[in-house]
Amino acid sequence: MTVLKPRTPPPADYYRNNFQAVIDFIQLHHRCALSAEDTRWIDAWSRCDTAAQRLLIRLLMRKGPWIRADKLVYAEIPNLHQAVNELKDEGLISVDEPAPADHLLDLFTLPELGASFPHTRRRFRPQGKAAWVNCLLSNYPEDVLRHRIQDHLHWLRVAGQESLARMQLLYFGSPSADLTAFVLRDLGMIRYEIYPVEESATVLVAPGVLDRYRELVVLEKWFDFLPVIDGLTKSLHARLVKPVTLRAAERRRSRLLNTLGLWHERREDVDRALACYACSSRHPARERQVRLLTRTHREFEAELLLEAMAARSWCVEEEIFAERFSKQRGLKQPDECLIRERPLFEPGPPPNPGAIEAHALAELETEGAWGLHLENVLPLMLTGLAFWDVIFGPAPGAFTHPFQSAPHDLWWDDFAKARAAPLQQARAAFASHRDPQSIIQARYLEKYGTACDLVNWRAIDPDQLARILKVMPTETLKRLVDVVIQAPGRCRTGFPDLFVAWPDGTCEFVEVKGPSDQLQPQQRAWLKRLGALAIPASVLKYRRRRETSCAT
DNA sequence: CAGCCAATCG
DNA sequence: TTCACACTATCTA
DNA sequence: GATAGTGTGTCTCGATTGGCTGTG
Ligand SMILES: [Mn+2]
Ligand SMILES: [Mn+2]
Repeated sequence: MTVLKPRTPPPADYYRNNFQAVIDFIQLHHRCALSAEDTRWIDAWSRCDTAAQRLLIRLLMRKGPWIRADKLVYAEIPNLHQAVNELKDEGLISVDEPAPADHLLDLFTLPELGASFPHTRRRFRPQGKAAWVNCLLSNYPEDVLRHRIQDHLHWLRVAGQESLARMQLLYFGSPSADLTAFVLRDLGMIRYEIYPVEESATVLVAPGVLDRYRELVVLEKWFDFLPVIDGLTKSLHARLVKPVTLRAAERRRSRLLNTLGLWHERREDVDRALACYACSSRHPARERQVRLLTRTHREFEAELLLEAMAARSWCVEEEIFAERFSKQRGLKQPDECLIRERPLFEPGPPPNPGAIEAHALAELETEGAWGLHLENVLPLMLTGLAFWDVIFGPAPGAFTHPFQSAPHDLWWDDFAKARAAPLQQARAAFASHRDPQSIIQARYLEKYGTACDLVNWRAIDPDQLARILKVMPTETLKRLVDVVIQAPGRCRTGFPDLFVAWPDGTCEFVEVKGPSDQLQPQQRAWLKRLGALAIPASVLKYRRRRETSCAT
């Protein structure tokens, strides 16, 4: 594997080879997902010689698509002109292709504009770049402007940005990952776990799925224009109604449907909102439907949905909502755990995030406790370290490329089912281990820094972890990680703010609430879960008080 | 000239 | 970039 | 207390550069 140093040139073919590896992988596993245009593009790439390929990948890594021809400075390309011509002959770039004039004008610097358009400068004296572009656009027809621009600079357009985006989506399985993953790994900025990549893995199956996924990624941008483009909701809805088989794409589709539904709600268009939510497979679609149906006196339909939510919930928020909404509405709902109240005297902590938790911690510390404000970080890290080998162990479709910080299905509901046997074994082993703290401790030191979605290394340092493990009862540790590993996606959020250890050897988890804050559904779910596990958990609620006396 | 931001690179 | 969490405003019981 | 709407921090990999903008 290549080792890179920051600011020192990589091997001449480094970027090219990275890209070639992606292409090779896709041709091996995803040939049928590619469009005819993708295939043509890859064929053209393959026909180019190394120097041209080096240039093309450099251009593709830039933002583009319009690039100044005089801004190509690449040491690894010996004959730039030859490379440009070769790419041009293959149709992989174009030179001076008619482009929107405003994009081309953006390629000029301010002084260059003054020098290139002296007449405009003298006559209109435009101030600032935006004024310059406006001024030129309103005084010249676009093709005239383009000819004038061409007298002063030449520009390239890279073809294949869309194909590259599609290939990256196929390779990484997520729209945010790109070729910089190679660079970050080779620089040592991110250390990835070593795991076997499934050879026959197919992330995307049907040929149309990739196109659909890409469409959904691109579609998101249009939501910004909802207030200004008339009839946009209709075309967005039309592109969102049909479900997708690929889970990541389906998740995205449903998220967009929920956004669109909310937009309709705010415009009081209940029917359209309901139509959006009905197509969505993601929270809070069913909650919104229940609320809207109830509000419009369709209690029967609402009741059906509530039953479905209670029977097969999508997430814990749904569980809690179904539970609390069904009961006598308007009445005070039962609490999940002990709630302690404390006075908060003026002026109190500042409204900064984390201030109220720090205040609570300070109070508890004066009473002899030791604690940390860690929230979800703690149970997730403990679980990640306790079951590291299962998490990075084989499972169908879990690992498809070497840049993963978790199996693809870590947060999906069938995580446990997909690796049932090894998980059962690991759970039994951990549950019966005489000294499970030592496993966690050793794993922390062994894997420190290795990318893992469950483990935020910076949040807990070795000394803090050692102290946590020392004061946390073994049974608490065992029960905690056992419940998380069986459904990581349902345990990801809502864990109480504080881990608190008392001198008598007991410990508890404390959710701190300021005067204007209340429990969220996920937090209720965790408190309930902790209660069921007989792990001490409570809410510490601060109430504002005027008096300067009276401490409980 | 300071401050900021987007682009670029390894 | 999303997401998780908190804060604020307004209403009701 | 319930509900809705809004804000913020935290991830982003970090450093360098060139260019724009506003202030003096
Ligand atoms: Mn919190
Ligand atoms: Mn809290």
